[in-house]
Amino acid sequence: MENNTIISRKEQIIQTAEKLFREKGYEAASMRDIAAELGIEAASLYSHIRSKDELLETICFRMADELIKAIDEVNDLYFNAEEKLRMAIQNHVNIVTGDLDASSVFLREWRRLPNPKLKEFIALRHKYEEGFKQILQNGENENVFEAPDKKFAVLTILSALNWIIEWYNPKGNMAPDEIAEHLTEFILTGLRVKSIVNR
Amino acid sequence: MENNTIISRKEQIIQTAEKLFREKGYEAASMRDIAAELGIEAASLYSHIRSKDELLETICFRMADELIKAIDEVNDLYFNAEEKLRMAIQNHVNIVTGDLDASSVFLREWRRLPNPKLKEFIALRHKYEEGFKQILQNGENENVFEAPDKKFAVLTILSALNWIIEWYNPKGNMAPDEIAEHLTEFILTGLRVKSIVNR
DNA sequence: TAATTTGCCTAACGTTCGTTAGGTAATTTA
DNA sequence: TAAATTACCTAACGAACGTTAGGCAAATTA
Repeated sequence: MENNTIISRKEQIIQTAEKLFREKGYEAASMRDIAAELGIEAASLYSHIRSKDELLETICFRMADELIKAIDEVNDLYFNAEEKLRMAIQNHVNIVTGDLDASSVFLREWRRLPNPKLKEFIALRHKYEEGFKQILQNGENENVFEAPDKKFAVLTILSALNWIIEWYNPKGNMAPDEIAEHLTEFILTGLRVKSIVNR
Repeated sequence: MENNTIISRKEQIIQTAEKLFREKGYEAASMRDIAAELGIEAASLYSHIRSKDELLETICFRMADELIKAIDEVNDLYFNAEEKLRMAIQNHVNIVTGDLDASSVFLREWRRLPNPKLKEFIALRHKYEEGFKQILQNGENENVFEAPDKKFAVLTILSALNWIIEWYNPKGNMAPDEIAEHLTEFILTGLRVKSIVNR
């Protein structure tokens, strides 16, 4: 069940960076650490990449692009708002659990991006949030969702989705699909007992 | 409307550290940065504190203690589970919005604590989570809450509460009380339109 | 008023950092 | 097979880091 795809040295470096940036944080993980993990000298990394910043950039923007592509697809493919939300959550959970290292860097370390890339990154995040906002608006139009403050609702939903990296264990007893389902259920109906008509 | 309390130099240093650790991150904010903010030399800081680590420790454990004290109080004072949850959320939001710098360090930078303090810190966090778990259990016993996986529910709730630091603006148009109310409502009932009996 | 403490200073320490320069084998291309 | 490229190396750079040593004037205490 191995991934036998041959990947370039540059890709190996990026993956190692993902791992170490996640474990130690961007500034605490040194180029020497990354090199050591690959069994080479730090200086040798510069045959493949331009700078440490470039590594962070690549990781953050790659994840952002993947997420945006997913939300755009959902908004294109489905009509029903509830179905859209369900799929958007499913995609997000799959992407995040599918690459915990990259996701953790994307969610925690993006702050260390130097401008102007930082601004560009924040714009992409807003674009992603906008995709969710649109789904909530659809739901309101269809009269299936109630969210007085859409921006607030989106941030709250995303917080729950993003917190996954803090507790998800690939070897644990909760599969990504299950997580997505649980989260969707929670986001749609909340804690209160359902058999009682609310209020 | 100023706070005229005289605070010690050590306290000034801690507050400056909170601000800079939040803005730049723990490793990127140097002792020289902190000193410069106070108009003194880096070496002078060591008349008041032992190390940079000590600063992080103080900030993280102070917040942890405050939160745990609050949840314990809630679990002692109130009987009704829904009321407990409401108050726990209210307290959390008040504490976090009341000191954004310290909260951000507490939530983001705790990872850089050196062992054994790191383990101690994680234990405190679990204790806090346990306080929320108890409320959900109460709610289940009272037959007002439905949460098949309590651990999961607690983490999801806390994620929403903790994400506040990412978007809250003290000068914005949402007061802490309002935020707490919105969050409580969302956590209790979710997105789905309430007038329709579920299912 | 004499003695002590406080809060800062300058100078420097040893270490680590990202990165560059220049070289050298092994591999690939012409 | 000759030329070019690739992927690494050693050595070193300047800068920044946390922290220590030792000193000195002002404030506090005895």
